[in-house]
Amino acid sequence: MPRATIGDVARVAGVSKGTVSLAYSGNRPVAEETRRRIFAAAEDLRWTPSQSARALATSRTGSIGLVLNRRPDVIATDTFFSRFIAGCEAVLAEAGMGLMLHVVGDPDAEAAVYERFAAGRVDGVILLDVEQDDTRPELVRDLGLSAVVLTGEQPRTDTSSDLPVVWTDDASAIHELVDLLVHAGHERIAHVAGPLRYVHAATRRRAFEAAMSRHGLEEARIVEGDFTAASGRSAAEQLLGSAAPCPTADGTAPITLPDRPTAIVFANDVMAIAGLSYARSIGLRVPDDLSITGFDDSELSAHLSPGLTSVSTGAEARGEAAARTLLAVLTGAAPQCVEVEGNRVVRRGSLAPPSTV
Amino acid sequence: MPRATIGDVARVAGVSKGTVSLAYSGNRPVAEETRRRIFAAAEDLRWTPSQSARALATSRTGSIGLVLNRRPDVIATDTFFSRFIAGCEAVLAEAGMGLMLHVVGDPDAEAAVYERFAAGRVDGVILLDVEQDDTRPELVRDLGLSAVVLTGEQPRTDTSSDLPVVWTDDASAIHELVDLLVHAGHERIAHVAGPLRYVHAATRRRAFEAAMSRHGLEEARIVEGDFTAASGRSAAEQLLGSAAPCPTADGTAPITLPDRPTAIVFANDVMAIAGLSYARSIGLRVPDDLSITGFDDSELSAHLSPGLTSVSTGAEARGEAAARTLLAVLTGAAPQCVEVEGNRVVRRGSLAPPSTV
DNA sequence: GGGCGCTATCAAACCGGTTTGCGCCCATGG
DNA sequence: CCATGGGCGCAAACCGGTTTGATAGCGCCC
Repeated sequence: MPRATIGDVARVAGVSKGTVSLAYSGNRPVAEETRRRIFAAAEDLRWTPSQSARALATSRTGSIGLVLNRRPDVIATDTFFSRFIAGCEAVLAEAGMGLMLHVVGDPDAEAAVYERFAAGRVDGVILLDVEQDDTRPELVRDLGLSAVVLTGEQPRTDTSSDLPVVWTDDASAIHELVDLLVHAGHERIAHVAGPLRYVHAATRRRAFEAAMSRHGLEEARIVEGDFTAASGRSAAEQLLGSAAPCPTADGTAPITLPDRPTAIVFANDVMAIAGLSYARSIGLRVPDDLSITGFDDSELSAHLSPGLTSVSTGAEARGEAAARTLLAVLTGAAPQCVEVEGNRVVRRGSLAPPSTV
Repeated sequence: MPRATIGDVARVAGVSKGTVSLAYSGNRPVAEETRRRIFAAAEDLRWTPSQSARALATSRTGSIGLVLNRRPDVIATDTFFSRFIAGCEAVLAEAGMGLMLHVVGDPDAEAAVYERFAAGRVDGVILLDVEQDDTRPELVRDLGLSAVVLTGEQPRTDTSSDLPVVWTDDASAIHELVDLLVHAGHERIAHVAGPLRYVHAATRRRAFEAAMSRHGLEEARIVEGDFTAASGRSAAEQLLGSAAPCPTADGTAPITLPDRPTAIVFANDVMAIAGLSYARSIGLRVPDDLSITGFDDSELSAHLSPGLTSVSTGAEARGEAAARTLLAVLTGAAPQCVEVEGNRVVRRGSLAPPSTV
């Protein structure tokens, strides 16, 4: 038996289609007695309005779109996305909206997805991983899609794009990490950044350099990673050398190379964990010989030994804020920039004063 | 300027709406010359058919639904989901379909999502994490949704549900792991399972017991975890005791308790990594004093030291297979059960013969 | 009692596609 | 020369809702 339609409900309740619609939307008053009859009929027939029909009539699809343009294994290991999506979902579900997700492999594919989104599939989109000279804001504007952008710094007011922005202050978190390290006595601190084409990665990198020079430490060593464990490990290899001059088989500390960093600030937890593991494998003790920090504060980081010092980014909160902002725009509110105060440094055992050799 | 409609295209091309539609669908032949005019007009107007209108007319929404009923932090750390979704997406995108994702917190919320799915939002759904006496197959059938189920064992033919199933042979992978451990000389092997309400977790647990008894090792110790790092750590605590009787500060091996397991088979990588970390923190050497295996083979596992022995589950392949099967059902094919041969044991340094004390 | 305003409802148009019965036109064959 | 048939395209119905101008019914007041 096919699904009941609004016509069936109207017939059973003895009213017209229009009245049923009004009873549900409340756009015009309906007599209490009539409303009861309609609801009863709808319940009897197990009727729920068809989203397809409603979408056509209202030209609102009732869902928003999200495109993830990263390699699947990065999405899988980086814990940001899942938590961000969960945050979005919590808000969207409350509003009766759906989330349409696409995972793509390259920018062209991503553009194609927005084209399809604009053809009556979603009402708006959330833009993640903004790059330098990103063409997507322009694209979605041309397509008539509402959008909200996620960034890691306060948007400049002179920016050409007038899209609403949800941002966190990533730079401060980096400053805090560097401060912690410097106060603990570190001087040779290295940074393993994310792909620098991402604005947020570049922001953190700049923040790292600024923090270092603020402490009079100019010789900041920076390696660009790509958020994978593999790149975290190879970055560590570059920074630490391929083997300790003197393995710790006998329990003594390895000789400290003059230019070997005593601390590394990684751009995410996965790279940090892989880097930590590598450091140990060449005989370095963490944190005695090398302090390590991550970024994202994945659930795993708290349960390592030593625990990984990281930055809790409030991914859920950012997802919620992004969804909320987008919903507001969809209901006609003016675009706004909202800050999410989600970043919080979590200090754990992986950060300690350097051992004095 | 609002989006062009099929009527605009028809007018510009000098034909009727119907002919435009036919030219695109190919459901009836259209003269070559006419077709060219239509396509040219469509291109001029940058017209793309509205999915909303098409959905109403064809009663096909062009998207499928996926509900994740797990805690956000578990989804975030467990790498299965992202890779599974990426696999789905690859197939769906090719077919011009979308994926509607929902993350929910409890079974009631999940049921509500399926109700909404059935109201013209998706054409079919993929069911993950099947539980004992799961009510979802029945629910989606009642709602008239097409569905495909993902499992970790061959479906019994006497099962009441006639839904198509995409399955992998998880039990064999567990048998292989246990075989590896036994051949390496282990006898006291423990298992940290996933939540046993999940059919796949129960399957693996049974497989573990069967493998042990096949080797004449009856005293299988099993702890139930919940896939989080926290539970992996506390499971390790239960199995290994809270501290090594003799710390390795002087480099000697800790005294082996008579009943301490020499190997632990974890149900996923995150728990394994947390467990490994705990073991080390109480002075046990991995793999010398304790061998450890995981499940899922996350990208991180390959880049630890020692590398984590795990089971590569072919999550992408399973996603692809699930999407493909669902698409087939949607186009009218008979429900089928397909096996995905994705499980492959990846041996790394965390598995070795027990040290003879 | 007639005019007025208000409320509750109806009927019809509309959203933008798909589907199908029908008719036109031209070529072909008897 | 006329009947037949096939290739093309048109017009209209339809999908299941929403929206709105019109109307019926009612009470109220002057």
